[in-house]
Amino acid sequence: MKPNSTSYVVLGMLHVGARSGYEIKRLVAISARFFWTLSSVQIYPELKRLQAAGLIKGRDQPSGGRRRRLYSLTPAGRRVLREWLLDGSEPSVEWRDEGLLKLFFADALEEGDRLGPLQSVRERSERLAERFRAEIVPAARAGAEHSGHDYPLISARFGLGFHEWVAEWCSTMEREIAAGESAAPVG
Amino acid sequence: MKPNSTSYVVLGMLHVGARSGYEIKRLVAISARFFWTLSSVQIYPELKRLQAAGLIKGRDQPSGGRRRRLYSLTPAGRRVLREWLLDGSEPSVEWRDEGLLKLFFADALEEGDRLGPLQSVRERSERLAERFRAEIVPAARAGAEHSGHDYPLISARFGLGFHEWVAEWCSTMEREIAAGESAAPVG
DNA sequence: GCCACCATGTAATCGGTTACATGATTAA
DNA sequence: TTAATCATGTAACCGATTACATGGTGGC
Repeated sequence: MKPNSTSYVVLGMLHVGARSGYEIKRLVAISARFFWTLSSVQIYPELKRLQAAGLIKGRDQPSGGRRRRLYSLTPAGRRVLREWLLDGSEPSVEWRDEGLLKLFFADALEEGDRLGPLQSVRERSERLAERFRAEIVPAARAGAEHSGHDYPLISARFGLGFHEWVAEWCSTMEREIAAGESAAPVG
Repeated sequence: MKPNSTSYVVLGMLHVGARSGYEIKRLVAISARFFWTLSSVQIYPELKRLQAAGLIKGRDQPSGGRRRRLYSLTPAGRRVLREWLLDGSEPSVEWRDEGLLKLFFADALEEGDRLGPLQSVRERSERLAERFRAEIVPAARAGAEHSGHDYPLISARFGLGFHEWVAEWCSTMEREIAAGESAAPVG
């Protein structure tokens, strides 16, 4: 079995405290969604593959009449996770952002509309920064306190800082453009 | 024909000055790669679909014995591009970043290795910021001067600023963690 | 003569999403 | 009793990548 990124997300989330497929899905959705996504359709088969490869072990543990299967890392799984974390290979990035795409093409608009894409990128980041402040960072801080894991919180702070930076950058650029611009760009 | 994101990238790149599939591929690769990717396998069939829908028109124009097909936007294509740029719908974002994923899971490493993911995120952004400074921003500036389009340059400045911000943020965080941390996070 | 670049494609595969199915538990 | 949440899945599809094919041009 050749692990892919999905495998590592699942191993990592089990390390961070998730136990079932459902909890993995939930954790990804609330804490890693801004730099990774995963749907349940990927998670459950992946759990089976990882178990077959001996990287995790699962046991059925229904809660009430509700079926449930809890997994935990094996020593081999923990080793594979660490090796991946340390491997020197260039980490993959895929960033597909329709907002930035619209910004790139904004020249196609008439003068009065041209600031629209920039504003909508700013507004989106303002909304997201607010969500980080209100939900994601506090949740990560609570998690850090009760689990001793620092890096999910650090990632959440990264997300907050990133969106604050974007909103700020867009504001500055809106002012610069409104100020008559088209003259001297960049520094 | 129902246009998707790929359609708009193609329309937009034709607006920005690309004429052939090859030039679209090249433009995306050099100037939009940090927030969008596209391979030739997607481009050529898309050009045919857009032509069938009347949004672009193409003519064969071989250069020497080398076959080539040049496209340009029709009025309908220009209109569809503008409508998309103005539509109020939430722009899609997909950010999948193995570097940030490793940062998120860094607690799984032993103490001595734990800063690795953070450093590698910083180093990657340092390298990319350098590429923006040396190649991408200057190319965008040259393009802006000769075409009158401002927003590809603005996007490039966004990319530069973003990677500078990431590198700076990581440095700060590395210092904070090295300084004994684990105490009081965030502000 | 070889390599880099221009230029367009086919075939096979894969990773991921959408839509849907099923059924139990808990709180309003 | 209804909705939200817990919990796990199947089937169909689609967008995108990988690998490869083909062939011309221009510079070293």
